[in-house]
Amino acid sequence: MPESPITPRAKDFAAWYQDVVLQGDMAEPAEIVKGCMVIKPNGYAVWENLQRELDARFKATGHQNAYFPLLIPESFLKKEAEHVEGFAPELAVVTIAGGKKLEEPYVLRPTSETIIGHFFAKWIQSWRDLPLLMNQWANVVRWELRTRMFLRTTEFLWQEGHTAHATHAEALEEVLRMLDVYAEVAEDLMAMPVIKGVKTRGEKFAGALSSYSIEAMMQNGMALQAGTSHDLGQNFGKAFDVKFQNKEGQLDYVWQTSWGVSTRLIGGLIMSHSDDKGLVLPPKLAPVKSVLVPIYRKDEERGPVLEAAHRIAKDMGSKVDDREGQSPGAKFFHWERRGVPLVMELGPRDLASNNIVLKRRDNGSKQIVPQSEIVQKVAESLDSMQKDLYSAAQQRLRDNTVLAESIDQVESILAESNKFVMAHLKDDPACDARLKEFKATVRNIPLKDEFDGPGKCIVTGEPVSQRVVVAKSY
RNA sequence: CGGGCUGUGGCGCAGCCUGGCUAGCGCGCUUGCUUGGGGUGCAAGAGGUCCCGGGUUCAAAUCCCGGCAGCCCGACCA
Repeated sequence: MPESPITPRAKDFAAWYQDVVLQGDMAEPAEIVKGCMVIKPNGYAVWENLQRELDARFKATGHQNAYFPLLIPESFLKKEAEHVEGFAPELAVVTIAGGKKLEEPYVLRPTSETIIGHFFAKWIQSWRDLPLLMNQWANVVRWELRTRMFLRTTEFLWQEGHTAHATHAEALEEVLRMLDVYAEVAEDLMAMPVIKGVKTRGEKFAGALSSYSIEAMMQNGMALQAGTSHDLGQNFGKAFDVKFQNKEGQLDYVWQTSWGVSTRLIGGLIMSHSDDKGLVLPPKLAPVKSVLVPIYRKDEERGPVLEAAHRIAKDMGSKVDDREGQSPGAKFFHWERRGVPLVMELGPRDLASNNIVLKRRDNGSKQIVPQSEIVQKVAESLDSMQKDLYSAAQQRLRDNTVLAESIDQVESILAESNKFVMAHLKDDPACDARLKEFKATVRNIPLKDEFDGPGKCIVTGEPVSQRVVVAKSY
């Protein structure tokens, strides 16, 4: 029997993941080697689904995919002062190649603003070349001091959009459009509610005018930054000399944006829904949506059961687990651990009554359905499970969001348990630093203020327009 | 880089303090029979530089010295 499970709330993700999700076989979506992640087929299948859904939305909003080099000349990084300063500590640098010390080292891309800026400068001359809307699916390398499965690994897969526009207004529109795409994918597909907002000046992307993020709450109440969208202003345009001639015939620097989500989303997905029995995957992203387990005792039952199982499964594209030598119980646990949303059981009893048993992964409910209705019932169940997962997550977010009126109150709330604490706070690095004293951060300043509007900053006492999200984060 | 801990079949661990039988257990794996509506049971089997180097000793997984690696907690961060 599986040993005493722990809950995601009780321990941190890594420990829970280790004890519950990893069971020493292919149920595990990934493993770590020297801070880098190996994504196994089970995990990668989820990534592929996310990739497909995101990519379709990027295309629908006019973006094209392209690919830029992994190795970036070190000098490129240095062109934007704030950017290099922000990334310098986490760069991996290639200094020797072909057995010789290089004249100029290469940097393994931590992100591609610089090399893309370099090419944008070559490709953009006229306002007719704008907007230039690009996306890249790639791996990036950031030498983090501490790694966590899926959430922070030395190398990770992501998607980075890079666009250039003629005006700031247009660029900002793009920044918010892509933030909406991320929020929609997170909420509708991942069943993971998020808060859209602006990062504080202290937390924004190095080299950006401002950064926007979607923040999700994990089952232990900690925050996870699930996606970012940056208004780069003309910073990179100026650093890389990306100029265009506008309709008035004058030269101007382009306004750029960049935005990205990574394999961290898989971590967020796991931490949002999974339980002590293993993974729980939302139907819309589950690589295998339903499995039919045939049950038979005697040889003469085997044939008819399997035949019926395959016939029924075929109608709805289900998988039949017809592995020999495995008991049905073992099969149930097998699929449960892998997060398959629906498992059906079909045995001699059901054959006689023309029924089939349908079980949901998230709440464990089991119902007996006439075979004639199973196709429809499966579709309905997948649909309601998707909705239920979302509302459960949303309820959790609501239940764990609280107001605070002083810095001491924020501290005492967070000392007690992980919450999203809504407080009035000035966008000032000094205020960020004050929160850091008890390991909290401003997650973002919500775009939609669902609270009481203006108030006084709990650190400086100055008037501010709205509350911000304060939380401990991964 | 600071603090704590751990290195023993594929995975998880016991043994170490107090040196001594053939290095053990659980899971997993292989083969056969059995079983099958929530992890069937039985039997046989494969699989080990006990992290590395040195020292003490008649004898080292165990004690001593020195390395190395990994994990956790902090600082950095998607």
